[in-house]
Amino acid sequence: MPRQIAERDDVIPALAEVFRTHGYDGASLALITQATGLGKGSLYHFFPGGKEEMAAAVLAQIEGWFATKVFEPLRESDPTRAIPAMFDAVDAYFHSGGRVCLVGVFALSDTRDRYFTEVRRYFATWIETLASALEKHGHEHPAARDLAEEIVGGIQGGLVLARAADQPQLFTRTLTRLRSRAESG
Amino acid sequence: MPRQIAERDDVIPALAEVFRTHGYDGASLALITQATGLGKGSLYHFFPGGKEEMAAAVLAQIEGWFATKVFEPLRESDPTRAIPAMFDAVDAYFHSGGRVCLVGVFALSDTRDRYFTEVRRYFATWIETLASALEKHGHEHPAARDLAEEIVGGIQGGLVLARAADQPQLFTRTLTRLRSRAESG
DNA sequence: GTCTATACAGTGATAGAC
DNA sequence: GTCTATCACTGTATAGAC
Repeated sequence: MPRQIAERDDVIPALAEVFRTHGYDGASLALITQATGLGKGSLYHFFPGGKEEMAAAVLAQIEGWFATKVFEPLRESDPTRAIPAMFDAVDAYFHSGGRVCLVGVFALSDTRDRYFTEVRRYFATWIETLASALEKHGHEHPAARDLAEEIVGGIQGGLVLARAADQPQLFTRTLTRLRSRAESG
Repeated sequence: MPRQIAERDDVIPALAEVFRTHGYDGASLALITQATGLGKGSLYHFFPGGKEEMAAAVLAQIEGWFATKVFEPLRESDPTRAIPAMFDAVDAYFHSGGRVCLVGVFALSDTRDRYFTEVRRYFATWIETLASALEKHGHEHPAARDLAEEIVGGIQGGLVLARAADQPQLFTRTLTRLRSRAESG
């Protein structure tokens, strides 16, 4: 049986881009149909729950990406390699400051309440996983958790500043600073 | 002549709260009339430009607050007193992590484009003013600017994390860390 | 599965009485 | 200055043809 031309997962990147750029409320179905190239009929066929289900699917995809590309390597690999690899992955994911964090966008508005479980888990997992890796890398126990919070928070703040000034290199600079701070264990 | 019961400036805090909580697109006139206690007639009397002018007035109010309470003290006072005072003011302003930064919220979505001048200036002024104060306080020239970026970005990131986890103390912890980093000049 | 047509609640905004 | 009534429009969502 021939593979369908459009699968549900194929439209998720376009959906993510719309939610990232316009936020949940700003992401109108008009923008979504335009970005995905699908009519409302097709969209509601894939996502019977409408916009709410679309955003949930995007969050699940993001969680899966970070689980595979960031969290698992941090847990399993040698932290001396895994921690720099995390910064590389993050730099690539956020397009070196040219793209913001959808979970961060959702976190700041009342959209957080609609996806509270997912939003909280995203940051909590990131911080906890990174803290463990930093500890294995030689940082002291309470300080490692604090440093992990500083790094994850610093990444979010760097994205805010980079987009506010429309200067992606502000994010790159932030990453460099945080990277060296993680090294000095 | 008796002072009017409702002045334009009196409704700005309520407006700010709505935009902060729901974002620009999520801040409907229904929410705004509810939060301000004013009908649409009164709102459009004060803000003929509608929502766009309301948000602009809020941004102007915020800019004024920071100019008076943060930027000017940083420029004029002894940095040894002004820098800790900045952290105190920021802690109070953001309700110790219980309130997010409206300019940060706007920066992350396409609302930034509508208020690009104001958004960019807010962070640029903050970073530049803080960098000068840090230099006067003993930090080296290029490092002071870098540290100022780290502090302002760290504050924004701390607000994101605190709201994502619904744990304001995450912001307080961030402030403490940044505070001590500014001291070690 | 994808489209067009449509329902209908909610949007920002305006007009006019008081 | 504040209200109510109302505007034109866009919002999400649904129904049904193909």
